[in-house]
Amino acid sequence: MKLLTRDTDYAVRALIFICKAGRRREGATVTADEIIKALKLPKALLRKSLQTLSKNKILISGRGKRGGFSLSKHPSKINIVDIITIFQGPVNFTNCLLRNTPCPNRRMCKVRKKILNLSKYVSSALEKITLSSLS
Amino acid sequence: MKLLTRDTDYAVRALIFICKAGRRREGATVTADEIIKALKLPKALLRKSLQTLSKNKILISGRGKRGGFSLSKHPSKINIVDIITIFQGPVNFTNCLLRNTPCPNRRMCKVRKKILNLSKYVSSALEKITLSSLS
DNA sequence: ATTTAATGATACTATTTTAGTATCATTAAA
DNA sequence: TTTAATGATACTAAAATAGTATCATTAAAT
Repeated sequence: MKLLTRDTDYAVRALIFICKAGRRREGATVTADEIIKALKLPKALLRKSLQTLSKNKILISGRGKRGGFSLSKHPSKINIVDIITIFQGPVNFTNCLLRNTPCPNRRMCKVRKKILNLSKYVSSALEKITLSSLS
Repeated sequence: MKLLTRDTDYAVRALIFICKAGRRREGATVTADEIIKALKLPKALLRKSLQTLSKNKILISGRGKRGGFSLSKHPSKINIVDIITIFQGPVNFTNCLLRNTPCPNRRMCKVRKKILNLSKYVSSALEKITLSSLS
């Protein structure tokens, strides 16, 4: 059972790398090539993930020579749910037992509720895992 | 984010149906065709799910005329994790942040632990959702 | 100005997983 | 012997995931 798809996974790793670089040198920017080289990830795919992250304001990007990426906010403000949500949609286990048909009975709805609560729990647990705690 | 795939979902619905039939009439068996008709699920696929369930001793099957399926144990002893595990493998979120490379540092392992605990939590929460509570 | 080194946008292919179908063998009651 | 059921298995289709390639745009350095 997969919690993270590849692009999410790559994004998280890249973020950790960028975070560390920022810690070593204030205001540092990191290029896609540097990340690819360091983490040995597939180039085109990682570039896409980075673009997605900057579209979603997790990263700030600079274009042109001397361009690159840096975190848009403090690593303690960036958590895993946000990243998962960007790449895979919201962490939400519902509409599973009740796919095609409307809820067949009242008891079923109890389960729906249980599963909804469960995904809320998972979501908030993942929310507590921030970039700070990862790097 | 999907918790159940189709075959799991169909299996759970079928189990609920069989459970209810058993409650109406002691020792009742239910045929695949009855389930398909009642729940309007794709025939060949549901048959496959039922076969999987009986291979895994969740259902008892009888062949030949008057054959069909019935629960192998009390509905309070059949829970969702078991069904998920049969169709989708164990509920386990790990080996996600650490796909290709070995764990890059100690901090990372903390997260691995967090995620492992999280999936244990999910697993045991799903274990509490039994067929009794569903039907 | 031009070159160079970066990201942005986007379209495409390949692979894997999930979903679904079809067919024939086997069994057991009527 | 027929009929109505499941068992086994091989196959196709669709969707999601993973990965590639290309060209446009930008901005610093020369």
